[in-house]
Amino acid sequence: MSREIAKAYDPQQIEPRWAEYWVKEELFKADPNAPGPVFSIVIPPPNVTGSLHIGHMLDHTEIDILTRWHRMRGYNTLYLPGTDHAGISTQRVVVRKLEDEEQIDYRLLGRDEFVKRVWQWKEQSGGTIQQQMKQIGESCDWSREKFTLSPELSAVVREVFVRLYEEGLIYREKRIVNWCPECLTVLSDLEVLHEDRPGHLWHIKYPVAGSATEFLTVATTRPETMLGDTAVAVHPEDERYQHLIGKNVVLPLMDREIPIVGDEMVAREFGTGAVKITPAHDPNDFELGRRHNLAQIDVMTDDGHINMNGGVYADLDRFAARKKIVDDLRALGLLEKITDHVSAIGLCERSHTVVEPRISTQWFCRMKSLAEPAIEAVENGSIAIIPDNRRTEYLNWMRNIRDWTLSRQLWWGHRIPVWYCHRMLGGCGEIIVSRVDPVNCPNCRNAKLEQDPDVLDTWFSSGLWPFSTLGWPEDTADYRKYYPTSLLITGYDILFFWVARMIMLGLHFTKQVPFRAVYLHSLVRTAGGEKMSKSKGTGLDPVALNNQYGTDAVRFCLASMAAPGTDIVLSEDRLLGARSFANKIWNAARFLFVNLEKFEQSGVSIEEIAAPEVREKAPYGLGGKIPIVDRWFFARMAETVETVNDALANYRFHEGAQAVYQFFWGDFCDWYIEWVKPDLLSEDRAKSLVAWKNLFAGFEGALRLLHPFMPFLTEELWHQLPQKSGAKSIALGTYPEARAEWKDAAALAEFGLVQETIQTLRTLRAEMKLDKKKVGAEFASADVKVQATVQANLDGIVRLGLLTELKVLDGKLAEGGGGKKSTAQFDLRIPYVAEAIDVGAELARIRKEIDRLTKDIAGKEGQLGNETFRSRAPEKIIQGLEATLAERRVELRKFQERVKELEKQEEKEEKG
RNA sequence: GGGCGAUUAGCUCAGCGGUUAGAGCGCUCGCCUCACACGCGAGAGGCCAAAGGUUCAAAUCCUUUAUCGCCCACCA
Repeated sequence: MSREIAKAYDPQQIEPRWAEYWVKEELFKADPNAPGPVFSIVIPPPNVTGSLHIGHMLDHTEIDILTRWHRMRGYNTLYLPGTDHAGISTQRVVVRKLEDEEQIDYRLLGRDEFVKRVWQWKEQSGGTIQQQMKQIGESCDWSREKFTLSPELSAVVREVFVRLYEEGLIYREKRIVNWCPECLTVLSDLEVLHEDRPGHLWHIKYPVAGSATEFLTVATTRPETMLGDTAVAVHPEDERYQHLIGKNVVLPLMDREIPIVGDEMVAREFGTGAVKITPAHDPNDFELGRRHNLAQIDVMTDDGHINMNGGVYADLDRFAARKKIVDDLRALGLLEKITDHVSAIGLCERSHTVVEPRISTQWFCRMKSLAEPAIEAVENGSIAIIPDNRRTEYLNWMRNIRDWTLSRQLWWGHRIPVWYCHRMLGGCGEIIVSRVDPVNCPNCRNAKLEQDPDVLDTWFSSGLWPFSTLGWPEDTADYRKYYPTSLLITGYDILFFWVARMIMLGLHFTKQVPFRAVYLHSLVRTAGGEKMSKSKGTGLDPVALNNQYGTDAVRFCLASMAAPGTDIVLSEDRLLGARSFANKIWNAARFLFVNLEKFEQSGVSIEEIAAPEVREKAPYGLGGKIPIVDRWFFARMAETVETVNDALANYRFHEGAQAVYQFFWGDFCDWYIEWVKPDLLSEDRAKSLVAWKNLFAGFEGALRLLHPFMPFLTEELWHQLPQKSGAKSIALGTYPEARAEWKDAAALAEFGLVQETIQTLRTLRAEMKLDKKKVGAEFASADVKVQATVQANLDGIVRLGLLTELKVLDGKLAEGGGGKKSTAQFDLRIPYVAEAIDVGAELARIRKEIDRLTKDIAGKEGQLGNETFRSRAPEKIIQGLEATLAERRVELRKFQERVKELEKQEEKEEKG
């Protein structure tokens, strides 16, 4: 049989094939009736109209690693994919598209037509995410794919809205909200970014009514809002202004008399101690206005211009108005001064437009009572939030939670299920909140009902995601089996937007936690440390990266850098390193297959190697004796499995990645393959058969170990293994276990000694500049066990140390020249070409070593001589230290002897 | 104004009480060894930001400081 394996690793050749295969074969379709413990995870739904960015790639890599890992360990696994309609983002995209491509103002298009256009756009580009996810081979169940704005999930949204309304948690109220004049909608507090910007404090003189000379000077950062002033406030105990309380001032430019009120809200030390009050444009002023029964004058239009209430300033853009007002005040002599002032300015998360605080009637959700159980669940550990500092962040935010602005003045989203029976339409004023569209008013039978024009915040439907996608409120099989979900993995940037709300809504409606744990991963940043952003052009396109380096390499790279708690700065170096690793795996496989063909050509049936039980019985022995290298290798496998399992169980992806990297490259390629090479083609058939069996069992295990990290490559190679032909997927195989019979401390120590011997020889060779020349060498040790181990592995040591022969001596090396090296356990000498040694360089090197050792020994002696240390430190530490000290002393002695020898040699050379 | 994180080899980062502080890349030297030059072998390179403290023992815990970054916050 012949296996096809290309000379160079080319991910493009293999990835698309398996990506398609996995989807077509529905390999990852979940079955609620299947056995095994449950591992379920829902995707953080990406925005439907977008494309994957590198942050998603990280998200999905971590999710997929854990999903594949659990699946291979026998879990009943569900990874549920889907997308979010992303109200404001998507609407913005389509609005812009209409402007750019068709020069149409969406408002002129009308609601129905616009929404139709968005759906069209969604159909057209909405498949991008799914396409990309399939392309990068995520092991999700496509038959369960969901969309937040589908009829199915929209019904859940209505159900939840109506229930919350009926419970009195949703209400409609007029208050100060964050308004984005660019997106033309209200925003929740979370959607407003704060940025410190240098600005000014304008000091404006308001003439006191009835006095020609007296002024009350106010200080403001937003002079244009004075058009809507309805009072000036001072602190009631402020001696400077006490006498003015109850009087009026004349509002400049508007010539309106407004009262001076006393209110404790005013901070006497800030500004002038007198505050202009604009109840329609500032939250504090709004509150104060209510206390003092002040009128609310909104002076702004939706798109940030001054409205009719602004008199002559009407129609001016808000910033133009500011400038003109300041100029006019200056002209009137009412501008006392301008001082510099840095203020935190609110910006729209989406458009980065300056947000306008503005009075408006909106739907809100009361959060306090929802937050309480959500705090409790995290405090008592029902939901684990990892890393720990995010847990604290969550709790702090939850404890200070404020009501959630639910309504949005958008057209793309879940329309609020509220109808008004307007009096002006002959109705009774009834408000109808309903799961189904009402045909007429239940109160007065009026059929001319008007539905609330607004839609819900996108995060409202996202907040239901873990249970809405599983069929709630129906008691479906999926819901019963997979809810609560096992885990949520997402970026910490949406902890409040999404995670917190899922916890609150989940607990409220399902009476269960939506997930048992939340792992918040780092963000991928640009080289400059900034958050990547597509609009700034600093984003990385994962698809381009995957094409360039291979999906497996990108996945591996991300995983290897994903240490909890710190952000990731992706570098080309690391990506190249990961690609090299993939190439290394590929070539290790090539080695196996190419040589296996040679083996087959020698007339041997590979049935034995291919037998399915090979894996279970490895490592095989020869005449009942397992070769040391195989014992060692499988012991390393067991160690690696334990490290990886432990790492993944604790979301330490980088540790898992590092462990498999080291195991495959260092242990498997550098040592194991190199060591068994001659055995594979040995004339001794029994010997070669054992070597082949162990090699294939080892490689097959390594592939399964690697599979969650690098699914494509491992799938491809696994199918080419002789013992695996015909099987469906490595992904459905089992994950390697750290089998008890593999653990072998003696083998680790023995082969470790062999490795150290070879490495010492190689170092010596390099120092002697022997290049490729084969030479004889001597090995000496006082320990008979050490001697025996080296003797038993002589062939390998001679081969990998590029020797002609190695003499194993009891005790010390014989007198004589040449290059020498010692460790605590043994001495090595290469007698050949003694003159090639750079005596000076070696002396310098050794003196440095002696220096270091002397200090080290002194330190240890000091510590061991310390009575407090001896009485307090654990026994293990003391014994370890003593053993190390003994070793160091031996090393030091050997170095000192060597120095004497070299000094003699140096003298001789100088004389000669 | 609060809170959090970072500061470790030339670069990017691990390690977070215990025995000569690690990796990848880069660098130096030697190798195209019949799987791989996306490679093999050998090396150089670090008073773990600074100062105090706790401890038998500190890169690791505590305090303060400095620099950088992030999040939260209705003082006009």
